[in-house]
Amino acid sequence: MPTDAEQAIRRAAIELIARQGYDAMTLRGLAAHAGVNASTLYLYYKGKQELLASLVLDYYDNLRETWLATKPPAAPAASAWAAFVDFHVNRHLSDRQLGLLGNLELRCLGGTELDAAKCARRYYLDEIQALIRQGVAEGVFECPEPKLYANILFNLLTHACSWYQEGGRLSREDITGHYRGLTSRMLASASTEPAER
Amino acid sequence: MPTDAEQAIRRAAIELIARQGYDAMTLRGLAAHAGVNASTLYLYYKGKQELLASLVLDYYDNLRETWLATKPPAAPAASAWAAFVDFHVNRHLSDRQLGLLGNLELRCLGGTELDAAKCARRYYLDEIQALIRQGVAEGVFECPEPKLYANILFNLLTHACSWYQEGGRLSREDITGHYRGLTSRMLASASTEPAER
Amino acid sequence: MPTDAEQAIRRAAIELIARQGYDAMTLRGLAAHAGVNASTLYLYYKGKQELLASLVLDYYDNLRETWLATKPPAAPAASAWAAFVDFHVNRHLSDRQLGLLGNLELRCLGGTELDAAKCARRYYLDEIQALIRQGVAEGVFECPEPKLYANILFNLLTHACSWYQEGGRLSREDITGHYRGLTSRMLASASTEPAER
Amino acid sequence: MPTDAEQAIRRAAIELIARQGYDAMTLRGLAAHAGVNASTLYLYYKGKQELLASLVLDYYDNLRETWLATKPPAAPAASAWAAFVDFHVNRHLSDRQLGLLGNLELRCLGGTELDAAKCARRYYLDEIQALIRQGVAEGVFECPEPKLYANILFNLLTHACSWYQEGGRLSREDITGHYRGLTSRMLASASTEPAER
DNA sequence: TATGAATGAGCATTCATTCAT
DNA sequence: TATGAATGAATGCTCATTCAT
Repeated sequence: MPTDAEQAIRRAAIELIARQGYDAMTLRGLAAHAGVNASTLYLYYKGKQELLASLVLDYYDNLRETWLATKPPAAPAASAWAAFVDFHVNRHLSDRQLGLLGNLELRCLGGTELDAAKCARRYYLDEIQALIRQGVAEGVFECPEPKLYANILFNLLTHACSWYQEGGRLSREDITGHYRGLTSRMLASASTEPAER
Repeated sequence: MPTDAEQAIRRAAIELIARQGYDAMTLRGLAAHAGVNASTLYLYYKGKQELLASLVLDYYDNLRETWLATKPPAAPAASAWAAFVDFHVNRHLSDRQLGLLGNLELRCLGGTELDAAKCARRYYLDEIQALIRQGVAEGVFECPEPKLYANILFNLLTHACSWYQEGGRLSREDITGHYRGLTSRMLASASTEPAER
Repeated sequence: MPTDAEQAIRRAAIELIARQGYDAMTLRGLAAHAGVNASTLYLYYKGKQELLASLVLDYYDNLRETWLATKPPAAPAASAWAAFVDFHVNRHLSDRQLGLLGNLELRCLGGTELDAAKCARRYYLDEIQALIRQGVAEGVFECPEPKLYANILFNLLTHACSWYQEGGRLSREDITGHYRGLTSRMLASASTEPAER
Repeated sequence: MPTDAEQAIRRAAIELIARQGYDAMTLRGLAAHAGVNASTLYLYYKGKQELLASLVLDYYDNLRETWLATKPPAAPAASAWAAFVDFHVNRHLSDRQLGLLGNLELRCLGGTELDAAKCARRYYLDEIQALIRQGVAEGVFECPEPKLYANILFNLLTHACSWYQEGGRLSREDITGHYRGLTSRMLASASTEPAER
């Protein structure tokens, strides 16, 4: 159960990093935004890098854990996929900043922390891959390169973070709907009935 | 016709920015990599920002110009699209670093330079949109949100920069083939004959 | 009678200051070494400076008091001097760290605390001077500048702290013997029988 | 041939380090004292440590080189020793600050730089040892532990840095005279004619 | 066209110290 | 008596930028 100060720091960090990028964020700026003194940051993190590492790791770990808890237990591939798209897109529409941070700032990590983050990312991508393989096994998906497609689809579905604006013309249901259709068509096997539009 | 020094600076900048990000690149490091003195950079650019702005702008401008010169003059939408995917993906596989720079470092720009870059980017996206609209007009594509889809497709096709490794298992033809299939299925109207796999 | 905590703090401080110097010692490091919380230090000392002042003062005060208690009551100068050398050297071989602290860190003090420490030091040097003057009065020492020589001899005899290593080739008796001979020859009047070697 | 700025930096550093100690000297303070900007220091030294290392090394290297150039070529031990005392003491009276720095701040070095400094120091001590051994060989000195005595004598003769004040009661000739007598008596063999007073 | 010396502003980080508990 | 959270001031150091040559 993190303290108030730590929560404030994490939220402020996510916001500032998403807005300006990790390198451009200064710890003084972060502290000011979080309403604490700059040296207070060091009570919670060993340094700037560790803060980023912690945020990135949390992003991927929570993503996977929440999906595992959300995923329908024994659904056919097509509806499992639809559930996944809904989950992933909604989550990223709800916290665009964290999505941007988790995907754009990976390269700012190094050493062990980078390895850990890449590992957590891979675990999540493996879940996507599993959905694809399930669909192939069921004959409803066609996919010659499941690992590559998992990567591509993750990128595609995460992209919403980059352009979505709350209160825009499209509702969140509209958007998840588009992504559901888009990706289902991309995966659908030739013999399948055309997916919903 | 840029001088040798300027060419060296631009190539070195693209490489370093793609590798570490604009903020993490130091001008001293850039100068060393380019084999010139740090002060020499100021003979060609007013500052670090202007250098980035110039590179980003070049990226989008050249992309558009080259596409306009490449695009088949009066092709049906489906084959025009295939030509576009081949063009865009191949170009980005040939210079992944520039692709990364042009897409990830936009946020480091500000003011007029950001506007100019966004404008150049928009012009290119408009070309994509035009291809989509042509397909819709011809009845071979189905697309409720051409502007949004242009953005999504651009992101999808540019993503190759992030994972492609020269000499990997997949040839460049394999890769463009996958992207052609993927995006064609995304766009294909329900009544269309299934696209190639 | 100082508490356990205070004793632990003082011993840890002597060790760390001797090893790294007063300026390089951090209060956090000291607290960790003493097994207490950093804030606890402030229960015993007003600040870092006061801790040092207290240690330095103790060093000189104890030195003088112990010497006064040790010094043979009515001995001829030559044997009084030998007793002093034995006392001073042995004491510094027994606690090299305190000797280093008391002599090297004087300059880190300031104001009243510096004055007090210099005063305590002077009192001890006066004892040395008294021994020299006694020898001169007895005709066994020759010394044109007793105050200066007292200073020089103090430095000479304290120097053992800098190089002595427990368990080395020379025993503590060897070392005090060398210093006894050394200094006796330095002080001996020309007419005196050659001192022991 | 060092630039003006570098000379100013070195002199200012010697003064400040001698006065306050290496750890207590701030680079901002040093820069101000040298009349340059703080970042200018980094044009000449990689960091604070390297500056100290350079000064300490210079101290020992110059000491040895100058002594080798000064030392009378084929003198009997007694007069060679007198020449050495004159050289060493005079040099340290001329630049007390450098002497303090070179002897008190060794412990602030670490790693390779510490090793190099200790090595340079040893070379100088070896010269002292050689003088002692020469005297022993000639029968005019008596010294059971030449290496230890070299160390003790170095410390004794360097100590002048700590107390000498220009314009004091004692002239520099007085002082070197005292040290010459003191150390000669320390070394003189029992059979030798009493040294000058 | 090119550079080396110099700098001012700013960075991440550390530290002695305080205070409510 | 003892502590953990918090801070303000300062530190070593880096960087984009300037300018005389």
